[in-house]
Amino acid sequence: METAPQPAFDLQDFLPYLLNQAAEATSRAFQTTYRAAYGMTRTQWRILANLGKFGAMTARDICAISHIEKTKVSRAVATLTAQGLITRSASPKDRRAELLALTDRGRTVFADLGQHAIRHDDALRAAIGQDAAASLHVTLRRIIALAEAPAKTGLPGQLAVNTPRSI
Amino acid sequence: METAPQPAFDLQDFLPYLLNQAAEATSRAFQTTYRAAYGMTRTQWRILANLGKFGAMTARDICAISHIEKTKVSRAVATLTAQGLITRSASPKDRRAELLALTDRGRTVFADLGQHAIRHDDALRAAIGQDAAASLHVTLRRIIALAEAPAKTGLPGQLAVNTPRSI
DNA sequence: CTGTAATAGTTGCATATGCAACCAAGTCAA
DNA sequence: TTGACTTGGTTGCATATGCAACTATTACAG
Repeated sequence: METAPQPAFDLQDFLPYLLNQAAEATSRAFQTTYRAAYGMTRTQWRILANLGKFGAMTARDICAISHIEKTKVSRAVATLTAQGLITRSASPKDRRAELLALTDRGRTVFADLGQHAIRHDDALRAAIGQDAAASLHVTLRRIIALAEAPAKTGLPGQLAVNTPRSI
Repeated sequence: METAPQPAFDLQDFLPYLLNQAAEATSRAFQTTYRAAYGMTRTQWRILANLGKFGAMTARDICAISHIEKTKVSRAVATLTAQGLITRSASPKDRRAELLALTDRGRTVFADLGQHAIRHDDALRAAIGQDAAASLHVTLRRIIALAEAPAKTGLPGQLAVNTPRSI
Protein backbone atom coordinates (compact mmCIF):
# COMPACT_ATOMS: atom_id res chain seq x y z
CA MET A 1 0.00 0.00 0.00
CA GLU A 2 1.02 3.52 -0.68
CA THR A 3 0.97 6.12 2.01
CA ALA A 4 -2.47 7.49 2.75
CA PRO A 5 -3.58 10.31 0.46
CA GLN A 6 -2.78 13.07 2.91
CA PRO A 7 -2.57 16.54 1.46
CA ALA A 8 1.09 17.43 1.01
CA PHE A 9 2.38 20.19 3.17
CA ASP A 10 3.72 23.21 1.35
CA LEU A 11 5.83 25.59 3.36
CA GLN A 12 5.13 28.32 0.83
CA ASP A 13 1.50 28.31 1.89
CA PHE A 14 2.15 28.16 5.61
CA LEU A 15 1.07 31.48 7.10
CA PRO A 16 3.51 31.51 10.02
CA TYR A 17 6.34 31.04 7.54
CA LEU A 18 5.12 33.74 5.20
CA LEU A 19 4.57 36.08 8.11
CA ASN A 20 8.10 35.48 9.25
CA GLN A 21 9.59 36.12 5.86
CA ALA A 22 7.63 39.30 5.38
CA ALA A 23 8.45 40.45 8.90
CA GLU A 24 12.12 39.74 8.44
CA ALA A 25 12.28 41.47 5.09
CA THR A 26 10.55 44.63 6.22
CA SER A 27 12.15 44.82 9.64
CA ARG A 28 15.66 44.23 8.49
CA ALA A 29 15.36 46.95 5.95
CA PHE A 30 14.44 49.45 8.60
CA GLN A 31 16.87 48.02 11.09
CA THR A 32 19.76 49.42 9.11
CA THR A 33 18.41 52.88 9.85
CA TYR A 34 18.38 52.85 13.63
CA ARG A 35 21.39 50.66 13.69
CA ALA A 36 23.57 52.87 11.57
CA ALA A 37 22.36 56.08 13.17
CA TYR A 38 22.28 55.10 16.83
CA GLY A 39 23.65 51.61 17.14
CA MET A 40 20.35 50.40 18.45
CA THR A 41 18.99 46.91 18.42
CA ARG A 42 15.48 45.97 17.36
CA THR A 43 14.31 45.54 20.91
CA GLN A 44 15.80 48.85 21.95
CA TRP A 45 14.11 50.65 19.09
CA ARG A 46 10.77 49.15 20.01
CA ILE A 47 11.03 50.08 23.62
CA LEU A 48 12.05 53.59 22.68
CA ALA A 49 9.09 53.79 20.33
CA ASN A 50 6.68 52.55 22.95
CA LEU A 51 7.92 55.05 25.50
CA GLY A 52 7.77 57.74 22.88
CA LYS A 53 4.20 56.93 22.04
CA PHE A 54 2.74 56.15 25.45
CA GLY A 55 4.91 58.21 27.73
CA ALA A 56 6.47 57.08 30.98
CA MET A 57 5.64 53.61 32.12
CA THR A 58 7.06 50.60 33.85
CA ALA A 59 8.94 47.70 32.29
CA ARG A 60 6.02 45.48 33.09
CA ASP A 61 3.73 47.68 31.02
CA ILE A 62 6.10 47.52 28.10
CA CYS A 63 6.04 43.75 28.30
CA ALA A 64 2.26 43.74 28.32
CA ILE A 65 1.94 46.12 25.41
CA SER A 66 4.66 44.86 23.15
CA HIS A 67 4.82 41.19 24.13
CA ILE A 68 8.53 41.34 24.49
CA GLU A 69 10.12 38.95 26.94
CA LYS A 70 10.77 40.41 30.32
CA THR A 71 14.47 39.68 30.24
CA LYS A 72 14.78 41.19 26.81
CA VAL A 73 13.15 44.35 28.12
CA SER A 74 15.31 44.36 31.21
CA ARG A 75 18.51 44.24 29.22
CA ALA A 76 17.43 46.67 26.55
CA VAL A 77 16.37 49.12 29.23
CA ALA A 78 19.75 48.81 30.88
CA THR A 79 21.48 49.62 27.62
CA LEU A 80 19.17 52.50 26.75
CA THR A 81 19.76 53.94 30.18
CA ALA A 82 23.50 53.65 29.76
CA GLN A 83 23.18 55.47 26.44
CA GLY A 84 21.32 58.27 28.13
CA LEU A 85 18.14 57.77 26.15
CA ILE A 86 15.87 56.88 29.05
CA THR A 87 15.78 57.39 32.79
CA ARG A 88 14.53 55.06 35.47
CA SER A 89 12.99 56.36 38.64
CA ALA A 90 11.56 54.36 41.47
CA SER A 91 7.83 54.18 41.29
CA PRO A 92 6.25 55.95 44.25
CA LYS A 93 3.52 53.33 44.52
CA ASP A 94 5.52 50.17 44.24
CA ARG A 95 9.14 50.09 45.23
CA ARG A 96 9.73 47.03 43.11
CA ALA A 97 8.82 48.80 39.92
CA GLU A 98 10.71 51.53 38.13
CA LEU A 99 9.15 54.17 35.98
CA LEU A 100 10.86 54.47 32.62
CA ALA A 101 10.82 57.70 30.66
CA LEU A 102 12.62 59.19 27.69
CA THR A 103 15.28 61.79 28.30
CA ASP A 104 15.42 64.87 26.08
CA ARG A 105 17.89 63.10 23.91
CA GLY A 106 15.65 60.05 23.89
CA ARG A 107 12.78 62.16 22.65
CA THR A 108 14.97 63.64 19.95
CA VAL A 109 16.06 60.23 18.78
CA PHE A 110 12.49 59.00 18.81
CA ALA A 111 11.36 61.97 16.77
CA ASP A 112 14.08 61.38 14.25
CA LEU A 113 13.58 57.65 13.91
CA GLY A 114 9.83 58.11 13.96
CA GLN A 115 10.01 60.22 10.83
CA HIS A 116 12.19 57.67 9.12
CA ALA A 117 9.78 54.95 10.15
CA ILE A 118 6.83 56.81 8.74
CA ARG A 119 8.58 57.21 5.43
CA HIS A 120 9.54 53.57 5.47
CA ASP A 121 6.01 52.49 6.20
CA ASP A 122 4.60 54.77 3.53
CA ALA A 123 6.94 53.33 0.96
CA LEU A 124 5.89 49.83 1.90
CA ARG A 125 2.19 50.68 1.78
CA ALA A 126 2.61 52.32 -1.56
CA ALA A 127 4.45 49.31 -2.89
CA ILE A 128 1.78 46.82 -1.95
CA GLY A 129 -1.13 49.16 -2.55
CA GLN A 130 -3.13 51.16 -0.03
CA ASP A 131 -6.08 48.78 0.01
CA ALA A 132 -3.97 45.71 0.56
CA ALA A 133 -2.02 47.58 3.22
CA ALA A 134 -5.14 48.57 5.07
CA SER A 135 -6.57 45.10 5.09
CA LEU A 136 -3.19 43.67 6.04
CA HIS A 137 -3.15 46.02 8.98
CA VAL A 138 -6.54 44.81 10.16
CA THR A 139 -5.73 41.15 9.76
CA LEU A 140 -2.40 41.42 11.55
CA ARG A 141 -4.06 43.11 14.47
CA ARG A 142 -6.60 40.34 14.62
CA ILE A 143 -3.94 37.68 14.66
CA ILE A 144 -2.09 39.48 17.41
CA ALA A 145 -5.30 39.83 19.38
CA LEU A 146 -5.96 36.12 19.00
CA ALA A 147 -2.64 35.31 20.54
CA GLU A 148 -3.30 37.75 23.33
CA ALA A 149 -6.69 36.45 24.37
CA PRO A 150 -6.73 32.82 23.29
CA ALA A 151 -9.50 31.88 25.68
CA LYS A 152 -12.01 34.10 23.95
CA THR A 153 -11.59 32.45 20.60
CA GLY A 154 -12.87 29.10 19.54
CA LEU A 155 -9.34 28.01 18.84
CA PRO A 156 -8.29 24.67 20.25
CA GLY A 157 -5.49 26.41 22.05
CA GLN A 158 -3.20 25.98 19.08
CA LEU A 159 -2.30 29.60 19.06
CA ALA A 160 -2.19 29.84 22.78
CA VAL A 161 0.50 27.37 23.62
CA ASN A 162 3.24 28.58 25.92
CA THR A 163 1.62 31.76 27.05
CA PRO A 164 2.63 31.47 30.68
CA ARG A 165 0.05 33.96 31.88
CA SER A 166 -2.79 31.76 30.73
CA ILE A 167 -1.74 28.62 32.55
CA MET B 1 8.23 77.76 19.01
CA GLU B 2 6.76 74.33 19.33
CA THR B 3 8.12 71.45 17.37
CA ALA B 4 6.98 71.34 13.77
CA PRO B 5 3.59 69.71 13.18
CA GLN B 6 5.02 66.40 12.08
CA PRO B 7 2.67 63.46 12.18
CA ALA B 8 3.39 61.48 15.33
CA PHE B 9 4.76 58.03 14.81
CA ASP B 10 2.67 55.20 16.17
CA LEU B 11 4.37 51.88 16.53
CA GLN B 12 0.98 50.18 16.57
CA ASP B 13 0.46 51.21 12.95
CA PHE B 14 3.93 50.32 11.77
CA LEU B 15 3.63 47.35 9.45
CA PRO B 16 7.06 45.84 10.13
CA TYR B 17 6.21 45.83 13.81
CA LEU B 18 2.79 44.28 13.32
CA LEU B 19 4.24 41.72 10.97
CA ASN B 20 6.79 40.78 13.56
CA GLN B 21 4.26 40.40 16.30
CA ALA B 22 1.98 38.29 14.18
CA ALA B 23 4.88 36.20 12.96
CA GLU B 24 6.17 35.66 16.45
CA ALA B 25 2.76 34.75 17.82
CA THR B 26 1.96 32.22 15.11
CA SER B 27 5.43 30.77 14.80
CA ARG B 28 6.01 30.33 18.48
CA ALA B 29 2.77 28.48 18.86
CA PHE B 30 3.82 25.95 16.25
CA GLN B 31 7.38 25.88 17.45
CA THR B 32 6.34 24.00 20.54
CA THR B 33 5.24 21.16 18.29
CA TYR B 34 8.47 20.41 16.47
CA ARG B 35 10.46 21.34 19.48
CA ALA B 36 8.74 18.98 21.86
CA ALA B 37 8.52 16.14 19.36
CA TYR B 38 11.94 16.31 17.75
CA GLY B 39 13.96 18.92 19.55
CA MET B 40 14.20 20.93 16.38
CA THR B 41 14.86 24.60 16.00
CA ARG B 42 12.91 26.91 13.69
CA THR B 43 15.65 26.97 11.12
CA GLN B 44 15.96 23.22 11.16
CA TRP B 45 12.25 22.75 10.69
CA ARG B 46 12.23 25.10 7.74
CA ILE B 47 15.11 23.41 6.04
CA LEU B 48 13.49 20.05 6.57
CA ALA B 49 10.26 21.40 5.14
CA ASN B 50 11.99 22.84 2.11
CA LEU B 51 13.78 19.60 1.39
CA GLY B 52 10.55 17.73 1.92
CA LYS B 53 8.73 19.91 -0.54
CA PHE B 54 11.33 20.43 -3.23
CA GLY B 55 13.43 17.32 -2.93
CA ALA B 56 17.22 17.11 -2.91
CA MET B 57 19.05 20.34 -3.39
CA THR B 58 22.11 22.24 -2.34
CA ALA B 59 22.50 24.53 0.65
CA ARG B 60 22.79 27.42 -1.71
CA ASP B 61 19.40 26.65 -3.18
CA ILE B 62 17.88 26.56 0.28
CA CYS B 63 19.33 29.98 0.96
CA ALA B 64 17.87 31.34 -2.24
CA ILE B 65 14.44 29.86 -1.66
CA SER B 66 14.03 30.53 2.01
CA HIS B 67 16.18 33.60 2.49
CA ILE B 68 17.91 32.07 5.44
CA GLU B 69 21.46 33.21 6.12
CA LYS B 70 24.05 30.90 4.75
CA THR B 71 25.70 30.30 8.10
CA LYS B 72 22.37 29.52 9.67
CA VAL B 73 21.76 26.95 6.98
CA SER B 74 25.23 25.54 7.34
CA ARG B 75 24.82 24.93 11.04
CA ALA B 76 21.28 23.64 10.84
CA VAL B 77 22.31 21.23 8.12
CA ALA B 78 25.13 19.97 10.29
CA THR B 79 22.73 19.31 13.13
CA LEU B 80 20.10 17.69 10.94
CA THR B 81 22.76 15.44 9.48
CA ALA B 82 23.96 14.48 12.92
CA GLN B 83 20.38 13.62 13.84
CA GLY B 84 20.12 11.37 10.82
CA LEU B 85 17.39 13.37 9.16
CA ILE B 86 19.27 14.37 6.04
CA THR B 87 22.28 13.19 4.08
CA ARG B 88 24.89 15.20 2.25
CA SER B 89 26.57 13.92 -0.87
CA ALA B 90 29.12 15.69 -3.00
CA SER B 91 27.54 17.20 -6.05
CA PRO B 92 28.90 15.54 -9.20
CA LYS B 93 28.94 18.82 -11.07
CA ASP B 94 30.53 21.08 -8.52
CA ARG B 95 32.85 19.71 -5.93
CA ARG B 96 32.30 22.73 -3.70
CA ALA B 97 28.61 22.04 -3.34
CA GLU B 98 26.88 19.25 -1.49
CA LEU B 99 23.54 17.82 -2.37
CA LEU B 100 21.22 17.60 0.61
CA ALA B 101 18.41 15.09 0.81
CA LEU B 102 16.07 13.71 3.43
CA THR B 103 16.70 10.27 4.83
CA ASP B 104 13.80 7.88 5.33
CA ARG B 105 13.52 9.08 8.86
CA GLY B 106 13.68 12.65 7.64
CA ARG B 107 10.78 11.99 5.33
CA THR B 108 8.81 10.44 8.15
CA VAL B 109 9.42 13.40 10.40
CA PHE B 110 8.48 15.77 7.61
CA ALA B 111 5.27 13.89 6.97
CA ASP B 112 4.38 14.00 10.64
CA LEU B 113 5.18 17.65 11.18
CA GLY B 114 3.60 18.55 7.87
CA GLN B 115 0.27 17.21 9.06
CA HIS B 116 0.55 19.12 12.30
CA ALA B 117 1.44 22.24 10.35
CA ILE B 118 -1.57 21.88 8.11
CA ARG B 119 -3.86 21.60 11.09
CA HIS B 120 -2.19 24.57 12.69
CA ASP B 121 -2.55 26.64 9.57
CA ASP B 122 -6.18 25.62 9.15
CA ALA B 123 -6.96 26.67 12.69
CA LEU B 124 -5.35 30.02 12.10
CA ARG B 125 -7.18 30.58 8.82
CA ALA B 126 -10.45 29.64 10.42
CA ALA B 127 -9.80 32.03 13.29
CA ILE B 128 -9.18 35.03 11.08
CA GLY B 129 -11.65 34.05 8.40
CA GLN B 130 -10.97 32.38 5.05
CA ASP B 131 -11.26 35.57 3.04
CA ALA B 132 -8.90 37.51 5.22
CA ALA B 133 -6.53 34.55 5.24
CA ALA B 134 -6.52 34.35 1.46
CA SER B 135 -5.82 38.02 1.00
CA LEU B 136 -3.19 37.93 3.72
CA HIS B 137 -1.51 35.14 1.84
CA VAL B 138 -1.40 37.17 -1.35
CA THR B 139 -0.15 40.32 0.32
CA LEU B 140 2.58 38.53 2.23
CA ARG B 141 3.83 36.94 -0.93
CA ARG B 142 3.92 40.31 -2.57
CA ILE B 143 5.93 41.81 0.25
CA ILE B 144 8.36 38.93 0.12
CA ALA B 145 8.67 39.31 -3.63
CA LEU B 146 9.39 43.02 -3.22
CA ALA B 147 12.28 42.26 -0.95
CA GLU B 148 13.56 39.66 -3.37
CA ALA B 149 13.59 41.82 -6.46
CA PRO B 150 13.96 45.37 -5.18
CA ALA B 151 15.29 46.67 -8.47
CA LYS B 152 12.09 45.87 -10.33
CA THR B 153 9.92 47.93 -8.03
CA GLY B 154 9.65 51.67 -7.91
CA LEU B 155 10.76 51.61 -4.30
CA PRO B 156 13.50 54.02 -3.35
CA GLY B 157 15.54 51.11 -2.17
CA GLN B 158 14.04 51.31 1.29
CA LEU B 159 13.14 47.68 1.26
CA ALA B 160 16.30 46.67 -0.45
CA VAL B 161 18.88 47.81 2.02
CA ASN B 162 21.47 45.29 3.08
CA THR B 163 20.76 42.72 0.46
CA PRO B 164 24.39 41.86 -0.17
CA ARG B 165 23.66 40.32 -3.53
CA SER B 166 22.44 43.58 -4.90
CA ILE B 167 25.46 45.67 -4.03
C1' DC C 1 47.36 27.99 -19.76
C1' DT C 2 47.63 31.54 -15.90
C1' DG C 3 46.26 34.82 -12.73
C1' DT C 4 42.21 37.15 -10.86
C1' DA C 5 37.55 37.30 -9.54
C1' DA C 6 33.43 34.87 -7.96
C1' DT C 7 31.13 31.14 -5.41
C1' DA C 8 29.81 27.05 -1.90
C1' DG C 9 30.44 26.31 2.70
C1' DT C 10 32.59 26.58 7.27
C1' DT C 11 34.27 28.69 11.38
C1' DG C 12 35.69 32.37 15.00
C1' DC C 13 33.92 35.75 17.71
C1' DA C 14 30.99 38.96 19.73
C1' DT C 15 26.20 39.67 20.61
C1' DA C 16 21.35 38.52 21.31
C1' DT C 17 17.95 35.49 23.19
C1' DG C 18 15.14 32.10 26.19
C1' DC C 19 14.45 29.86 30.20
C1' DA C 20 14.94 28.91 34.86
C1' DA C 21 16.44 30.35 39.19
C1' DC C 22 16.78 34.12 42.04
C1' DC C 23 16.06 38.76 44.93
C1' DA C 24 13.21 42.12 46.86
C1' DA C 25 8.87 44.15 47.69
C1' DG C 26 3.77 43.65 47.98
C1' DT C 27 -0.63 41.09 49.09
C1' DC C 28 -3.62 38.73 51.87
C1' DA C 29 -5.72 35.55 55.01
C1' DA C 30 -5.90 34.03 59.73
C1' DT D 1 1.61 40.65 62.93
C1' DT D 2 3.12 36.58 60.50
C1' DG D 3 3.84 33.35 57.02
C1' DA D 4 2.60 31.61 52.34
C1' DC D 5 2.01 33.28 47.80
C1' DT D 6 2.36 36.64 43.96
C1' DT D 7 4.78 39.90 41.23
C1' DG D 8 8.48 43.42 39.16
C1' DG D 9 13.03 42.83 37.71
C1' DT D 10 17.68 40.90 37.27
C1' DT D 11 21.14 37.44 36.37
C1' DG D 12 23.47 32.80 35.07
C1' DC D 13 23.93 29.77 31.53
C1' DA D 14 23.40 27.45 27.37
C1' DT D 15 22.02 28.29 22.72
C1' DA D 16 21.14 30.89 18.53
C1' DT D 17 22.50 34.40 15.38
C1' DG D 18 25.14 37.87 12.27
C1' DC D 19 29.06 39.32 10.28
C1' DA D 20 33.60 38.96 8.70
C1' DA D 21 37.37 36.18 7.53
C1' DC D 22 38.88 31.90 5.52
C1' DT D 23 39.29 27.37 2.55
C1' DA D 24 38.44 24.96 -1.53
C1' DT D 25 36.61 25.23 -6.18
C1' DT D 26 35.14 27.01 -10.28
C1' DA D 27 34.81 30.62 -13.92
C1' DC D 28 36.91 33.45 -17.10
C1' DA D 29 39.56 37.11 -19.35
C1' DG D 30 43.69 37.66 -21.93
